[in-house]
Amino acid sequence: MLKKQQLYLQLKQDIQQGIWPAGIQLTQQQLAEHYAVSRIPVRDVMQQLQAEAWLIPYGKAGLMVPPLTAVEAEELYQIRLQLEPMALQLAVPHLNFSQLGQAEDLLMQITRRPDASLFERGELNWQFHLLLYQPCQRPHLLRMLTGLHQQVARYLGFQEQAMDYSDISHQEHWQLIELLRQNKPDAAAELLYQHIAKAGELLVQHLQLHPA
Amino acid sequence: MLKKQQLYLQLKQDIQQGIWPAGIQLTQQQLAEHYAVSRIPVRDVMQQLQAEAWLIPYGKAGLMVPPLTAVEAEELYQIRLQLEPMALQLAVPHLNFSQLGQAEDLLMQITRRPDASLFERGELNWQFHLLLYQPCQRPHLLRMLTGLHQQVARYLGFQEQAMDYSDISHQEHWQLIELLRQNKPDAAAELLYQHIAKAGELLVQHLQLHPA
DNA sequence: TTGACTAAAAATGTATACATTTTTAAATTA
DNA sequence: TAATTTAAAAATGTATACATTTTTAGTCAA
Repeated sequence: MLKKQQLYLQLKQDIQQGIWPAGIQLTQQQLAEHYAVSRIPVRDVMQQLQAEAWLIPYGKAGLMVPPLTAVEAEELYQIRLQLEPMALQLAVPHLNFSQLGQAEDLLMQITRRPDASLFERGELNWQFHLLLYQPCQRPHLLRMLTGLHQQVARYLGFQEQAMDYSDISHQEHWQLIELLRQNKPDAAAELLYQHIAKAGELLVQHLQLHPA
Repeated sequence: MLKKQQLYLQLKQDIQQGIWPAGIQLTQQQLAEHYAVSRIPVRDVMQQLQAEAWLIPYGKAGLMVPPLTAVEAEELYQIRLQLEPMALQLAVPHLNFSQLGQAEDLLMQITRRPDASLFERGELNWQFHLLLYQPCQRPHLLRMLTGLHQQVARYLGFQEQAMDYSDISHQEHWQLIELLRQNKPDAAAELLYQHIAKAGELLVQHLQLHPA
C-alpha cells in the first residue's frame, strides 16, 4: 500500500484518538520524523486533511487540530438538518427493495453488537444513512454529506460511553425503513429531520456538560 | 509569490477558459511541462483542485476536468437553495448597518459596470451575497458555500453573453437590502430563496439549450 | 485471430538536496 | 529597559534523482 494512504488513515486515527491534541502546532518535519517518512507524503496528507477541515491553519505557520466545541457540533448538525432530508427525498424515487433490504441487514448488524463503542456505532449508523442517500444521484451532495459525517465522527472520538440514546435512535431507524417501504417520502423526511435534530441536541448537550 | 499559488490561480483560470477541455486526461508531467515547473507544485495544486472537485479522477490514472452539465448545475443550485437562506437567517442577528452599507456599495459598483462579462458580474454578485452571509459565524457553512460558488462560477466561464436576467436580479438585491434594513429575516430569506431559484432555473435552461 | 505473457515506456510516489521564506533569539543602540 | 536590527535556526517550497507502479506495445503460442 502507498505510504500516502497509510499515513492518511493513520494520522486521521491518531487525531481521533487525541494523540495530536487540539490547538498545538503540527509541522511537516515533526510528523515526518514521527511517522518515519519523508516530508513529501506528509505534505500531501496534511494538505488533504486541511481540505477536509481536519486540520486548520495554526497562526501563520503550520497546522493544528481544531478544538471540539459545542458551537461547532451545533453548526455541523444544522447543516446536516438542511441537507440530509433533501438527500433522502431525492433518493426515494430510485430506492428499490434490495437497497432497503441492505439497510435492514445493517440495522440487524447493529442490533447484534450492543457492545460496540460509540465510534463504531457511529460508523454503522452512517453506513445505514448513506445507503439510503446514495440513490439520490447527486455527487456533490453526497460528497458534502460524507465530509460532514467525518467531521461529526471526530466528536465521537473513541469514547466508550453511550449517550443513552441508542434505543430510541435505533427504533427510529426501523420506522424510517417502514415509511420508505410504504413510499411515504414526506413522512420519512420529516422523521429523519427529527431524528437528526435529536441526535444533534444530545451531542451538543453532552459537550456543554463535558467540554473536550 | 509562491509557484504553488500562482499555479493554482493560473490552472483554475485556464480550466475556466477551456484551455484544458473537459474529459481529457491530465497528468502531472503534462502540466509540469506546460507550466514549466517541477511536478511537486503541480502535485499539490492538482490535489487541491481535486478536493474542490474542479478535477475528478480520469479512469484509474490521472485527473480530468469534469464536464459541465445541466444536471450538475441543477444539483449545485438545489444545495445552495437549502443552505444560503439558512446562512442569511443566521447572519441577520449579527448584521449591522455598516455591513449593509458595504453591500450597497458593492451593488453600486455593479451598477456602474454594465459592460462586465458574465463571469465578472458573477464574482461581484457573489461578493455581495457573501457579505451578507459572513456574519453568521459558521465556518463550515461558509466554507461549503464558497466551494459551491466556485463550482457555479465554472458555469459562467468567460462567456460574454448576458442571460437576460441582470435587471431583475439586480432589483432583487436592493429589495433584499431593504428587507434586512427593516429587520425582516423571514421575508429576506424567502426573497433570497426565490432569487436563487430563479437564477438556477435560468442557468439550467440555458445549459439545456446550449450544452457545453 | 485471439489471448496471454513479456519487455519497454510512461506516469506516479518518495527521498534527498538545495533554495527560499519565516521565526526566533541574540545583540546593539537609543 | 525597550525597541530595533541582525544573525542563526528552523520550517517550508521546489528541483532533481531514483524507486515503484501502471500502461502500452509487441511478441509468441495456441
